[in-house]
Amino acid sequence: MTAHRRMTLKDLASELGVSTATISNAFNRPDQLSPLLRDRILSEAKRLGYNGPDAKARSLRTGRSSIVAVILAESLTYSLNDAVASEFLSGVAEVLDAHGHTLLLLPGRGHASQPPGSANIADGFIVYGLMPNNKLLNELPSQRPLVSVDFDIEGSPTVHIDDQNASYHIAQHALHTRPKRPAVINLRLTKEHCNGRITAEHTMLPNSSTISRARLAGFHAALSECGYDTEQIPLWNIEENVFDVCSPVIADILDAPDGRRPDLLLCMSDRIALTALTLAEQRNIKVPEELRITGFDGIAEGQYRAPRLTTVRQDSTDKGRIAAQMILGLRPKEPQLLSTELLLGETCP
Amino acid sequence: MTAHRRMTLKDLASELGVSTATISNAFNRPDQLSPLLRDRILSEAKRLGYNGPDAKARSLRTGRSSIVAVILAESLTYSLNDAVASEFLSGVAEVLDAHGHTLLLLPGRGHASQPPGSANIADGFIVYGLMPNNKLLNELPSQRPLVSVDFDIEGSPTVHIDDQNASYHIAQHALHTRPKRPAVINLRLTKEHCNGRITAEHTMLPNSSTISRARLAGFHAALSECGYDTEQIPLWNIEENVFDVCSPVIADILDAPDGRRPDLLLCMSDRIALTALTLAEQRNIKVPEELRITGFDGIAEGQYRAPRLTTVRQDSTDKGRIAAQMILGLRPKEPQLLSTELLLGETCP
DNA sequence: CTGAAAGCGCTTACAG
DNA sequence: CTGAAAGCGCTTACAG
Repeated sequence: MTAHRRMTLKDLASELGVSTATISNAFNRPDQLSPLLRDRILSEAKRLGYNGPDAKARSLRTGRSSIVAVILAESLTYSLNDAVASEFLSGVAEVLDAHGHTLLLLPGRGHASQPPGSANIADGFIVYGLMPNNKLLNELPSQRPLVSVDFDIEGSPTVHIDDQNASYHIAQHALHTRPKRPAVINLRLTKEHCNGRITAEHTMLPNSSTISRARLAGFHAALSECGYDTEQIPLWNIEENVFDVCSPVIADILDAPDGRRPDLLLCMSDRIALTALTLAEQRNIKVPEELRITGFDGIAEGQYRAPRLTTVRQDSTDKGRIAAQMILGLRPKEPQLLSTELLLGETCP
Repeated sequence: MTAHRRMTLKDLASELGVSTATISNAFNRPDQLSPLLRDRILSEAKRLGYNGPDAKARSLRTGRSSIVAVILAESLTYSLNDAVASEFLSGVAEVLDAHGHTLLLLPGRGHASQPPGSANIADGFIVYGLMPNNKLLNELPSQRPLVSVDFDIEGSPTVHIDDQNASYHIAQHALHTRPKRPAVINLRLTKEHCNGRITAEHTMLPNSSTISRARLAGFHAALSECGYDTEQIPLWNIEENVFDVCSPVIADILDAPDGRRPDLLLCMSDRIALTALTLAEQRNIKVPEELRITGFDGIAEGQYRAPRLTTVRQDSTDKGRIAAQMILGLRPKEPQLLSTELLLGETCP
């Protein structure tokens, strides 16, 4: 046994004078050999520093890796710092963990020019909120199970919430006080990069495929129903759901001259809403008296503060659990539509 | 070509009438064949649905997988929802991503009885804040690079902050107003499960190995220096760094009879401090007039609210970056001690 | 209950 | 620039 090379199953077999099949069985199929022999093999393995069959070889041989990949819409850096994506991942992780699988994280829009070749090691793929027609999707192994979340991939099961309906209901609630100047702050709604007011110059992303379009449709439905002319409602766009990106856009909105500042902000995420709230507090704008704010998501940060955010709670953790269960075959691969809950906080009572 | 089987490199080779080596070279070593032939191979591959060499086989052959595993102290579910761990992971991800590697997440204390066999597929391991002597560590392939973060593994490089020094400084700051009844809320300091006041019955975790001990030592040093008898300072313990676990412990502390309630809480994490702040607000306890609160970590949630948390900022993202760089060999494997910054917010001016 | 043998899909010296 | 061949470390029918 050279000190340099890692010990293999074969080494161990010849060391113990048994066949490689027996060693393999000792690790993988306890019923295929006597307990006595198995114990001897396992203890000798430990003594000699053999840590069990190599995962690379095993996965080549069996075709399975016990790894499930999640492909995230954004960079890993963004996703890991976003409460909603993190919750989703934690739901996925919970199920994988309980079933002996591990989680491989793949960025949807990475620095790398091409998807890492290591991606196709996974037994299955969960695609989270990716823009449709993403190049990456074409490169996924077509034989492997695939579940999409928050958007549709043809031929794959999907986990969704009813974004339009949920948005409709929170807008309807917010409009019951008849605000004079409602406004909508969207999350990545335009095809062009736009961090600010949306104008006639901009084209919107395709209707069917994005949660932003669905949420806006819900807002518009409620606005129309309450007698507002949706054409007149100003729309802003935020490119990335983080404080530093939201902040200048919202500062612009709040710094509008008196009497032109919106008195209701329908925000497409809690992050946007919380940024609005923070900036309003800095300006001594009274919430909700002078400015009502609604969010979307129901993240903890919005509920454990005063005033509490009025928002729609979606159970991202459960979304993750369901997607993972589908991938592992623990649940039929049928489209799922999760329910949401209106949370009435103090920012828009 | 049967429709059932995934196409292999060999299939493609015979389809095109070239050797397997040439196909492999077309994907991996462009300089080994003519551009013309390479283009033909790549376009035929796309046409026939061959997505490039199989990762399992490639990793077996080369011994590398382009996967780096992070082993987390807690369950994946906890870690993904914790701001500090998420930031750390995002730093790791940023570097891996930029260098064509992907991130495999492994739970330190999972539901599964044993570490998933898939773990040893990784090219290297980053171990984050694990308790020492964890069984898992012994099962890691000893040949692979290993970096530990926030604790020491013999023989491996480490990334650290100077917890004791940072704690000393924030406590020193907090004590300048001479509080009458300072108290410390620790994070997982006792060997026994303890969610509440620490008494003589409890044994503390070994000194050298945990950041909690180091932080407490810093607090004690400052307290002694300011003339407090550290024996008299009450200690509480929190088992898990989440609102729902902190909340009852802190409610107990705040509901102490008048004149016995602490007027300074030195908290070992921002999560604990923010929970204390929320509960104090609910009880109309004035912060900082009646109660001063300090945190540790410097998470965004504590800085984007009013009042801002007084805390120590550590750059978890950078910790992650450095650990990843070491694993990838982009940086010498020397122990790193990152600096911290005292953030003076309004909770303890 | 145990062993000999095939083969998972690649990459890589090496010879031409 | 191209091809034939070995072998990475396993698992699994299959025969005994």
